[in-house]
Amino acid sequence: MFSKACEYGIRAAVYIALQSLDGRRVSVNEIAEEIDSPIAFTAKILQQLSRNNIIHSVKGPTGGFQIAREDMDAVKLNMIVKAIDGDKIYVGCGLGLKECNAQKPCPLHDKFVDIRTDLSKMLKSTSLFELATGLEVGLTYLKR
Amino acid sequence: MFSKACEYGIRAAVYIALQSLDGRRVSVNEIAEEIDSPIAFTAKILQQLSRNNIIHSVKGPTGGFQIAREDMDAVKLNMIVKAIDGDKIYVGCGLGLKECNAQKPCPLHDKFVDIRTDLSKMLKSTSLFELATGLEVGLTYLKR
DNA sequence: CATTAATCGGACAAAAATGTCCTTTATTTG
DNA sequence: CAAATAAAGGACATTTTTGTCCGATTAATG
Ligand code: FES
Ligand code: FES
Repeated sequence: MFSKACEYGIRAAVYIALQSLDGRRVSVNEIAEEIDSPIAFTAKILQQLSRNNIIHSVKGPTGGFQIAREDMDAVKLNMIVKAIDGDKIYVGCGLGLKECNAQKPCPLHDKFVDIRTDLSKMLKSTSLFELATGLEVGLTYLKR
Repeated sequence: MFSKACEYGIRAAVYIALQSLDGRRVSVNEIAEEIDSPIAFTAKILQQLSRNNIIHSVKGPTGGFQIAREDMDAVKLNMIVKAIDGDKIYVGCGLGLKECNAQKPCPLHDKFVDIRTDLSKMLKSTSLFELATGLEVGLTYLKR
């Protein structure tokens, strides 16, 4: 569904949001530890998110990553997915034709578009804040 | 969503079904031509489908691939996906945790499971015959 | 101002997915 | 039986994704 990079990216963003709720700024090392991901690879992904203004980074001692409270509401999952995986899950054909096209649809088009539309709606409507709150009360987990 | 191999596998199976409706047995070369896929790679995928009894292969002159009319109803998409991509789309966690687990869910679990369940139902209920008939009447396409 | 701690960015490495080539095996046909 | 045809299967090549390493840059602190 999502690439590994995107999975790490979402988990990382949720963790940063959670910590930012407590006013804590977090380092790559801490993030990788807490979401159980490869450190250097995670750093690369965080750079992408930072360049796309999805998270905020601060260099130097006491530096790290954080997300402003308002941004946790504004940042929806689809923004993270788009920043990392591009728009292939939104425009791609389920059976691999060049692009999805209702004029010359593949045999699975109608059924595939239904699913994809649901997925897209879900991603567009789910905010980082929403995901972080489940974590906060111990209902959900970012690693096992 | 699906791997390239799986996409080719589904397109190939639909094409074989379509031709089998006319009593024609088709070669790898013809299949690859008609679904616009790499020949040798497609051959590998057809072997997998054949070993999983999803399509039937015949060696030698006049040989090729075919699917019995009954099997076109019996073979659902989920069987092809499972044969090629395994069950990761059925048991995997959307955020990449080891496996999806409602006891210790990731923050996206509930929403992800909804989508995945719809996808799973769709794949389990869609037969090869159904996909082939759309092609037959010129409503859908396997290449562009 | 020197040290230190942190991200940034580029080059590289490893693994997995995708794709190719060639030999073997089975089967039909002359 | 010999020749030709088509799938089967193994080895190899390429590309993409995933992951690592290290020097450069930025900023805080004594
Ligand atoms: S054309 Fe294949 S999903 Fe739309
Ligand atoms: S635990 Fe992540 S999707 Fe179920």
